[in-house]
Amino acid sequence: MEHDTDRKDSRASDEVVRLLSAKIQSGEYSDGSPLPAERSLMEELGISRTVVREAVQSLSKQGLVVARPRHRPIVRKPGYEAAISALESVATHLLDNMTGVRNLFDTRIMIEAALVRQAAKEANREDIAALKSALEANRAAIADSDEFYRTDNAFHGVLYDISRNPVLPSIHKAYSTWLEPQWSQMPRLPERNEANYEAHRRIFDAILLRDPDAAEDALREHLNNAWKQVCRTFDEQP
Amino acid sequence: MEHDTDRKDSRASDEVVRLLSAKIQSGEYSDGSPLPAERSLMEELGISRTVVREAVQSLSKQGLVVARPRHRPIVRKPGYEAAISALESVATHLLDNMTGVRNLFDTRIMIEAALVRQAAKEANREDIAALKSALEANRAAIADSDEFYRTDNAFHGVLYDISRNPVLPSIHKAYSTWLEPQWSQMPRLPERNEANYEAHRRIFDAILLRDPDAAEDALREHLNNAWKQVCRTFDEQP
DNA sequence: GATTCCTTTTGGTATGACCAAATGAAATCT
DNA sequence: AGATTTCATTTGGTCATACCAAAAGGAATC
Repeated sequence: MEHDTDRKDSRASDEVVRLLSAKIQSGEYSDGSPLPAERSLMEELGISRTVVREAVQSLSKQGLVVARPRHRPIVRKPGYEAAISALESVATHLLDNMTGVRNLFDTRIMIEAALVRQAAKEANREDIAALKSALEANRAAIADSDEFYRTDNAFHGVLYDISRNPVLPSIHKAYSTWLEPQWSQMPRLPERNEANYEAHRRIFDAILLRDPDAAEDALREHLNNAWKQVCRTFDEQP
Repeated sequence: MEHDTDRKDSRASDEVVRLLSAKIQSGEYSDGSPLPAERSLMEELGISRTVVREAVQSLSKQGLVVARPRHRPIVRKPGYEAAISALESVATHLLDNMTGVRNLFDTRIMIEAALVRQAAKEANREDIAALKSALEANRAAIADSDEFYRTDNAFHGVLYDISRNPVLPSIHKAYSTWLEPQWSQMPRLPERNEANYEAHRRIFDAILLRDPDAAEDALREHLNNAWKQVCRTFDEQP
């Protein structure tokens, strides 16, 4: 008879990973500074370089360190952004087809719809001020498509910030990063900028009027239009 | 003068990763079957075992293969669940304190609120039927707390399924997995089950009545209550 | 003070070896 | 014959060593 699952399995690197990530969180390895040299760790921990390298690679995939090819791994405290970066490699596979992108974009619509509803119901003066400021920056950049892209993104970012949940800004960054390839191939037309700015203004107005339904509608129309533009760019039927 | 970014950086394993993931996606390495032995790949590709192992580890972290410690890596086609599993290690770090859990739980409330709104607006007969069936299973399990937990989770899962966006069920699984530790330590009382079932019923009724606002309210109250229970369990002020 | 040049350090890769667990086939038992 | 045990082989995990090219750091130079 077999003992169904042998939980004795273990990789030596796992323990090293745990040890190192503990030292990172405790601040013993301060954020931004390089990890000790592989040979040092090897000696210090009494293990082979193989295991050290394996552990470092794990940490890298977990986003706890950034490991540029021939450089020392740089420590990066675990944050929600680190979590997102851990997803990057997988996301690449899921976004190589249009339906994958669409699925991700749909979640974005859903989340931002929820965000604007929440903003319409709970935004305080500072939130409104930040939103207004972002909107005006967006307006001022209508003529400059690159700058408009930035301010557009920033405007949406404010919506995520309003939630005051640190997870959400990270998600926004992820959306920006992963959907950027689609956006960057689109033609930048001032008239499009104008339309997008108007959409942002409608969203802002609805939030100002404390009207969640109107805010959600405006947001959905805005993002659906954006999706149509993407489809047109890639010759796909909307 | 520097050439800003030297794009010459590369790890030999990266190319191997690309090659192998291509063979996986093309089906040359069929789903569920083991990857060739390291020594085979080494010879076949004319590289050292070091690089092969490094590549395999990358594939593993990307969720393209599942590599149990002393077994052959098993090919697994990339899905959204693979993406979630990539987050697991980082999530652990973020969930070791109560605020981390709360932040995650808040996103859950937000997403499920959006889901029930959507369900109230767009659910079709089959969705309603699935929801009703899940609700009845939940009701039948009020006396059995373990079974109730399962059916409770399943009921919420249906909400994610209704979106018909394959990303969301994966997110549900992630929530279930990551928040399970909190739940499992809570006392299981039939009276609590009863109350939770009633909450589910209210949500269902609101969806049936096509009333997004009522559905959202019911959902929020339900999850906020759940959170209070968690807080009480862990002696934290709500 | 900035630049160039050189030495050392360090990460990336290749080899070869050994062990314990996993695998698969042969031998054995029922 | 079919299931079980036994044993030889394969294979992943780890270690040790070596070499190279790039990075890092410091010394000599402009």
